[in-house]
Amino acid sequence: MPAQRADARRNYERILAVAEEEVAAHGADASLEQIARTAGVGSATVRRHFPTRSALLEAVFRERIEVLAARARELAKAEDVRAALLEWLGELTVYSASVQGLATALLRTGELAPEHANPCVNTLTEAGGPLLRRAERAGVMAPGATAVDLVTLIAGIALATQHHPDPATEADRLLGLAVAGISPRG
Amino acid sequence: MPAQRADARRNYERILAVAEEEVAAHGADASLEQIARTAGVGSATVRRHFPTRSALLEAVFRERIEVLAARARELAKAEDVRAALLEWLGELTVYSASVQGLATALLRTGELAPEHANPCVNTLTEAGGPLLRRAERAGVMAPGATAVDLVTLIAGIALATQHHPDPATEADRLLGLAVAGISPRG
DNA sequence: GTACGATACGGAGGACCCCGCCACTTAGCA
DNA sequence: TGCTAAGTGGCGGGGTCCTCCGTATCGTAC
Repeated sequence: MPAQRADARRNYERILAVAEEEVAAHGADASLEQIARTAGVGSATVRRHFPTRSALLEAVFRERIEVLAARARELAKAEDVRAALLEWLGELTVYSASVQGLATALLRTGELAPEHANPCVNTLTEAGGPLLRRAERAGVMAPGATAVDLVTLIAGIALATQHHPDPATEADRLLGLAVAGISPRG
Repeated sequence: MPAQRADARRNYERILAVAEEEVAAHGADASLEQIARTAGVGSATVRRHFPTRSALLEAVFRERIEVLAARARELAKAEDVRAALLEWLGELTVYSASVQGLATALLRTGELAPEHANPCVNTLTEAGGPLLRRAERAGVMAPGATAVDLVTLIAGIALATQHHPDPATEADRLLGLAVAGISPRG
């Protein structure tokens, strides 16, 4: 007894596939209408499978987020604690800055669902948590910074550099600044 | 021989005044149509005075930007170099985070005019430059960070926190992180 | 005081988008 | 094979942005 009919599932997949291309091309505010058209379904069907734009973005980036989360878990075992932390933050930054719309998706934190926030952010912070705590214990990270803080900061950097000719490089440079500290001595 | 007709100037003022309220209420993507309606002019007139959305935002925030620039010039004379720097960055952050649309305006750097960029950013960076260079010379700021970098970073933080319940506080906290450094020892 | 020309205006219309509704199709069970 | 509910898609309403063009108005020259 499938909770979902076969054709529904098929449409879901089609829409998601098209949405990936469309978002890659036009960023977070790609046209849902256009996605429906390309997928060969009615616009209502898109809305049925993805009630909000955030829901769609979230689904689109799910896999990529998983990759980053897996990377965090892997790096949590690395020998050089600080290097591992920086590596992860760097990858997160480059990813967010180069993939159109990802940063926006990361920040569209449950505006309407105050509770369980954004699953993307959740996945990321849960996976990154241990990595960060380890760094904090080792004294190579500023205390008081949560995973959410870092993800937010990085998403902000990505957003701020998205109109730059070379977003990834620029974002990474700004991250470097924030990592080293703008004015560290205090 | 006025370069501009009196009624045109009047309309300009009206539109700008309405735009200020509208942007304050709805952020950077306030409806131009709505602004025109409230101002009692045709939508074409709005577009005539402000060819692009960026142009309108720029005009809306001009005065506030001036205030921040003046503050930078003032702080450049302060005794405690580092405190002055941090004070300015903090004010810039709180401003950007609390005034709807300001951060967006700051980042909408001349997407179509590659040359003279965004006048807002220009004003800000020119005014902030001396302050930063002084800090750099005094060794209380990371070398290699330009004024544009800092403005970009701060605008990014503001964007990232704009959906937070208390944007200004949150933004300031994140700025603190970036100032102290996420992982300063290197 | 009037007539004229440049300047500025605003509404109409096209293209697009999001959204909700509702009659219709179709998959999957009996 | 037939039935039923899940699933679909198109249509209409409301909104936005943007452009074009006939018209009203300002400022001036007479």
